[in-house]
Amino acid sequence: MEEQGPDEGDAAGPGAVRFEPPSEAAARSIRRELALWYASNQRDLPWRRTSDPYAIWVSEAMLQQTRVDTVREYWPRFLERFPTATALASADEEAVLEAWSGLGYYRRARSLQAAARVIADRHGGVFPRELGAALDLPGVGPYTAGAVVSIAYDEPAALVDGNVERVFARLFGMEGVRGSGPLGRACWAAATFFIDRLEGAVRPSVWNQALMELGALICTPRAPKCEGCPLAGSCVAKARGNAVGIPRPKPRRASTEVELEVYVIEQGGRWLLEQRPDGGLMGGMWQFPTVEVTSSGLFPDELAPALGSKVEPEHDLIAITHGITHHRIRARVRSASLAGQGVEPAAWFAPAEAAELALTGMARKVAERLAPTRDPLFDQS
DNA sequence: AAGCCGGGGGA
DNA sequence: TCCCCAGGCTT
Repeated sequence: MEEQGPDEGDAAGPGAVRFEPPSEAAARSIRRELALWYASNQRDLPWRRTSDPYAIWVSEAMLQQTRVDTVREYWPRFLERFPTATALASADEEAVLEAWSGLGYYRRARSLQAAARVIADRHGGVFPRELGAALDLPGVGPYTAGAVVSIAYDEPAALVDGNVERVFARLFGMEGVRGSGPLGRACWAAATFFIDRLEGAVRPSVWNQALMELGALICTPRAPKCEGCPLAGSCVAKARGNAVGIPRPKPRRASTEVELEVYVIEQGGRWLLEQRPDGGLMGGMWQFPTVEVTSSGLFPDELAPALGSKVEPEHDLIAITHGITHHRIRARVRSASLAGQGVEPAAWFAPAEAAELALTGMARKVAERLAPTRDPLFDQS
């Protein structure tokens, strides 16, 4: 447990990206204070009211890089539609994507269904209780495997997400960049240390969720509420007065400016929408015909299928800004008419029908601005 | 190890 | 505006 080669992080003292196990007394105090705090401060989240491993797994898949408040709206609808792993396994992919539309990271939805098929075929329709078997499922990595196995089955499986990383980094004064390998490994060591030493009164399910809850409610990234923290007395970062500076923020990536023209082609109250090619960015999702505007002209690129070039623009409707990952998109939305043939893959949809599709985020924004409806899909905010 | 994948909310 | 969110996969 103590083997630390004389390499990089070796500047021992404060500043090392390394987990130094606390004394047994300190660890006991941390366990007790956190569990006590969680018992009376946890949020009433819908997925905490079920013990169904499938339902818990769905919540974890949705929560990957996605806020609790967003998932709150999607999770019950998804489960109503696909109530079991077996039901999800046999559903149309299109229907799964539609239920996911707006959550982003659409590979999660495809992986979820692929994993459901494995579960139906090889695990009797029940999410595996074994960590290794869980890790073999597509879309299930170290975090999600630990989360489902510990939360649904109360197995002593460790777990580190962005919250837990922040909590441990501050608690033990570990330097390192957010999300980096060295800090991640140190936090996994810390998580494993604690999960292996829980006492009977603290179940793995409670411990792991308490860690994440502390990160979400108290040990927040920008303005941690240290005065309300049950672990303040043990926290190295608080003692040093630099909780906010830990962990070090990830160096920010340059974002690319993208300018698009989005064409609204309407006939008989229907919009012409095109489907993005499979495999690429937002593959299989529907959008208004789109072209990218560059210094050398208008042309479809990987952000847009081919239909846009067969369009005759008419007049401007609205302007939309949209951010996806590291793209900063400004879109000029114009009415247009169809100038050519060969519109595959595209089809006409009434606004209410469009609301039933797996639309891109940009397309949802445009549709919402052009034809506000009472449809639930557009009533979310 | 670094890049890629959506979208949104809080500061 | 920028950062980060109950991450995982590919190169």
